[in-house]
Amino acid sequence: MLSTQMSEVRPESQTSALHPPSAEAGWQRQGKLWSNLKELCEVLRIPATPSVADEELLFQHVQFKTGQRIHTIGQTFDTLYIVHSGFLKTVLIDEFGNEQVLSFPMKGDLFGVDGIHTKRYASEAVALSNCDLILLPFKKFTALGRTHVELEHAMYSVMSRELVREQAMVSMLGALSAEARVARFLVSLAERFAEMGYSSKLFNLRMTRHEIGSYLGLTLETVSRTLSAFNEIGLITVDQRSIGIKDADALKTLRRLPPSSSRAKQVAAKKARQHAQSIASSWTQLETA
Amino acid sequence: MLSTQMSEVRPESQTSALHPPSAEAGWQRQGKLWSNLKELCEVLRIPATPSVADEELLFQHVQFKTGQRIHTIGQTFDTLYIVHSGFLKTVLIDEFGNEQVLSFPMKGDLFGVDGIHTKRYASEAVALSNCDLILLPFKKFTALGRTHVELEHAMYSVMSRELVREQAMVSMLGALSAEARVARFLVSLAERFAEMGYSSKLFNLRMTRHEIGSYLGLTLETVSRTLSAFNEIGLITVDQRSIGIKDADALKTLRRLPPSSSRAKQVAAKKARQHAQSIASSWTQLETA
DNA sequence: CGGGTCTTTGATTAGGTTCAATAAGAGTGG
DNA sequence: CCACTCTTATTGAACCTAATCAAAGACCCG
Repeated sequence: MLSTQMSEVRPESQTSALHPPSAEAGWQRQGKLWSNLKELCEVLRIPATPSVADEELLFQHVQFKTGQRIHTIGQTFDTLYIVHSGFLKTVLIDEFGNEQVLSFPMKGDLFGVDGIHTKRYASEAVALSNCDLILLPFKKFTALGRTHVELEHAMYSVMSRELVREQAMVSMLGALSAEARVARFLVSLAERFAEMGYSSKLFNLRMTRHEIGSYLGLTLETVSRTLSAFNEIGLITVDQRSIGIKDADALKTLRRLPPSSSRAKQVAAKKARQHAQSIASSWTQLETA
Repeated sequence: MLSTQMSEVRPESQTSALHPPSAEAGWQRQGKLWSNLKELCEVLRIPATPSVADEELLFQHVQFKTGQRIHTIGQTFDTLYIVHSGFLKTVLIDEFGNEQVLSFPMKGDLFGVDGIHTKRYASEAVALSNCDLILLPFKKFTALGRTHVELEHAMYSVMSRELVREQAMVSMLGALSAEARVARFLVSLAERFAEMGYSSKLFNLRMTRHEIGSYLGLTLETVSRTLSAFNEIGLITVDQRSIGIKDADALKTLRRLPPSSSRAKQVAAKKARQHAQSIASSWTQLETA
């Protein structure tokens, strides 16, 4: 059985590269320190035009360990972050300390954008696994748009992408049932894993049920129950944080839990009610008899 | 009583306030046709630096009448819109035609940003009243950042602002009760009206209960009931679309409906239940007697 | 091992949805 | 100007989904 905390073959999780996928072993110690513009474009999935072959322009990396905070709410903003590897969460903290998860940035994602407007970060970012981030000072970011005009559009595009993502989120929270939210969450995770070259059929969640629930506007119990229900009807397999996707199509289109497990519950509930009624009615019948 | 459709003293709604429709006809013709950069900055609430006193650079206006669509989902993106006057909604349409309201742009708001990423609008914008919009072709937008470097930051800032707003929305949908959502919606509307120079204490909603509900992730019935409840306990006055704010502070901090009306409901419900039970128990008593 | 965190599952309840009926406007056309 | 229709708003009642409260099991780390 895989370890729960950071399974799969994550580069940072081993020193000797015994395991297949990426040979980026010994991450912690020999983490990449600088990227050039071409690499930056690559990780952001931006088409790199010829002129970006600018070997002079370098971007610093920085490593964070699981649990470390990258930035806090209210902290002075001056740099954007791009995830090179690892998993994070961004959260809002309400007046009385409750976390509201906003996103789970992973490879290729940009975060920190919410700091531009007020010059202070509006959210907090925390590493859910060991992470390798590329620092992109905002000054450098804007300068980039000016000096490499083909990139300017890309800058705006990346920000627009974030906005569209938030819109989709709002739409989901506003309109979908708990089951549909969890289903879509799994699907989108699977897609992200696929993009990153991992299996989209079998992966480990990096976040707790509580964090998922917060992200989806649900309680951790509802998340847990929903996963169990999906498991029962064969859409997925669940074992703690290890998730196996069995029927991606069904998950994609699911709006409310079809039959089966939910039906069973309903039936059970109905039976219970009928049972109670039958007792009552037996009385009334006795009474009226 | 105020007219429902576009109350308050809206500049465009009067040439001669005789006939509502023909007055609009007047409005159409005398709408402002061009703004310079300084005016643009003003409406966007961006500090206008000296160098923007560029009288050559002009931005076209365009008028839309109530109900008209500004852009559709999938339509090729090439221009951003800034609201000079009027009220709109932006919506997402799901696989089976249900609208999900994303925002209610009004004076000073920028929309269309979601089109940058894919080169197609991700949402649809509809005029809820007669509107005067400033067209901001995306090319011009980016050029602006290059030629007026002090403005570049403003460009990013405005986009960041949109993102922060969406985040707040997600947070609200994920964490707050129906009452709290409606309360905050009213407060934020009031603040917007104040910014625009209207009364923040008495205003008319430009959107239907259905649209509000969609925006807040609630049904129209819940919105209506909640407004009625706020009215009952004296937080607001409601008459159709006319809203009077009586206790803004209470609305701001409200998390769940305190006592009073909700208590009354609970009591009523409890009574009903007890009534039913008393019938049942009378039977059982008869039975057991 | 033992304490702490995370997860699962059950029982109950509350908040919101759904269904339904009524009322109030706004717009249309005779 | 009034009847007619269509949309929007209000309100009630029943139902249902997801939250809450609670308890036990799994796993993790020192």
